[in-house]
Amino acid sequence: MRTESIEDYLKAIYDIQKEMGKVSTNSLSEKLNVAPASVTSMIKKLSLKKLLTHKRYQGVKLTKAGQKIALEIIRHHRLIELYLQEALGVPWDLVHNEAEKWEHVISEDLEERIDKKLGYPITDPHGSPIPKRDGTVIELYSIPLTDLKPGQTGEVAKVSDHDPKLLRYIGDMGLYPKAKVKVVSVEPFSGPLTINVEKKKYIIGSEAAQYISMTNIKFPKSELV
Amino acid sequence: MRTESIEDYLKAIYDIQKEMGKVSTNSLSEKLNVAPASVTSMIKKLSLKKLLTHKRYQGVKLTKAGQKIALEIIRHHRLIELYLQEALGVPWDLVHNEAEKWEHVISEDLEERIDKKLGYPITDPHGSPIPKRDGTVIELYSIPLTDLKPGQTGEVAKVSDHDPKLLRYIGDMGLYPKAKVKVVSVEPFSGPLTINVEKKKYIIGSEAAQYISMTNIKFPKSELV
DNA sequence: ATATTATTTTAGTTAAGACTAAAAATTAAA
DNA sequence: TTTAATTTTTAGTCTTAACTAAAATAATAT
Repeated sequence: MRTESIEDYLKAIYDIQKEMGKVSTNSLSEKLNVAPASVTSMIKKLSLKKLLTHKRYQGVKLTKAGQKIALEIIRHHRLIELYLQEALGVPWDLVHNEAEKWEHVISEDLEERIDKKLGYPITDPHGSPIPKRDGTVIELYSIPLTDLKPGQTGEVAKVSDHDPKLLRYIGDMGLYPKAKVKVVSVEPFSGPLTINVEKKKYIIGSEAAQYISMTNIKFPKSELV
Repeated sequence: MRTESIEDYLKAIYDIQKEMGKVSTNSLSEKLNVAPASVTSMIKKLSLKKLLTHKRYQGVKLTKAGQKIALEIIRHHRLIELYLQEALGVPWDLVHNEAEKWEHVISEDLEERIDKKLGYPITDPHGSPIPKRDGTVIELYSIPLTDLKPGQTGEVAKVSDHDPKLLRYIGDMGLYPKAKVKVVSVEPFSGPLTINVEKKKYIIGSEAAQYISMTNIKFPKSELV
């Protein structure tokens, strides 16, 4: 059987794999808010089902079958997020939590209808790619806002959706995907950044800036030394 | 806690109460597809939670608190059914199964948005009333199609949504809520009915006709003896 | 009024999936 | 290379919500 719990584990594994490469028992425990011992027993079960492989103390890796399920759930999640925003006007800091529940219960038929309604979109409201039905994921190249140097410009590629409060803060500055940003100055020792978002000036802490990924980075000619 | 299982029991109890008056252990067992013994233990639990009262061999009755939850879930269910049909074009024989899963996970906020989007509707695609947020239910008076006499006319009030196949059959004849129907003839001994649906002639078995509720019954003057 | 039948409840299991506490394995530090 | 710290696993419980088989209660029929 494919329980909600199993789907959550597979999704978490996929996410961590993408973010940090190695997927340890502890990282899963933290991400899923369950005790490490619980993770161990679930890993054992998923391994039996051939949804992942596991080497003690070296972490876990999804099999083809495991990845297929993970991507299906992530696809659901992101399509639903976008649909909630577009069709029902749910604010972007709330779509994540709603989608967390819906992703497990939506039928493939409905998924297809939503996908069509949205015109087969390629990213969700936070800029993350929506996997295709066949498992293709187009991950765009991007770097954290904190890596930009003063004078550089770029546009927001995606933002982390892990914390609604952070999203609201980010949204208030207009830092949505595709927003044009220019870094004016950066304080040393992980200090705040002064930035222009679509010409408007803001100051943002590096803590938050870390969660904003930028693409299309440029050094305006006029500022080249 | 308010688990999905508990919500399903409360909803089932409400439905049976409406349909048959008395809610026995066995009727619940059948409706929910679980063993009678399982029902007994759940009844015990719900009774402890003061969501229902129970007298041995006399059945079960929802308390105010229990009914409130039941109506909330039924409201979710019917709003979702209608939304799926209107906004996403899901055929009416499929909306029920989809809604069965969604009704448990939708937030009150989203419920409100959907309700608003639909213009605060009062019935679902099968003609069943959508309970208000405050627990009001406007149950319209209606009688089974099988109770009509030849010559009588009426309009479809609601149809049972328990079986997708039945719904497809009913839908193919155009027997949607509000459809105008005239009974031409009725064969004795629970035989088939010959009816006109919006001027088109059909023959329908009494088995199926039973599940169609009619309202606004009339005996056209011309046919009065 | 008693026997039969139908309904409901007890008693005891099972499967998921979580938990804690303690043990074991690995990695890092002295 | 021992010791210490970290990470992971075992072992044993708990809760939820199912199950079967058997017992008990109530309703019906003879």
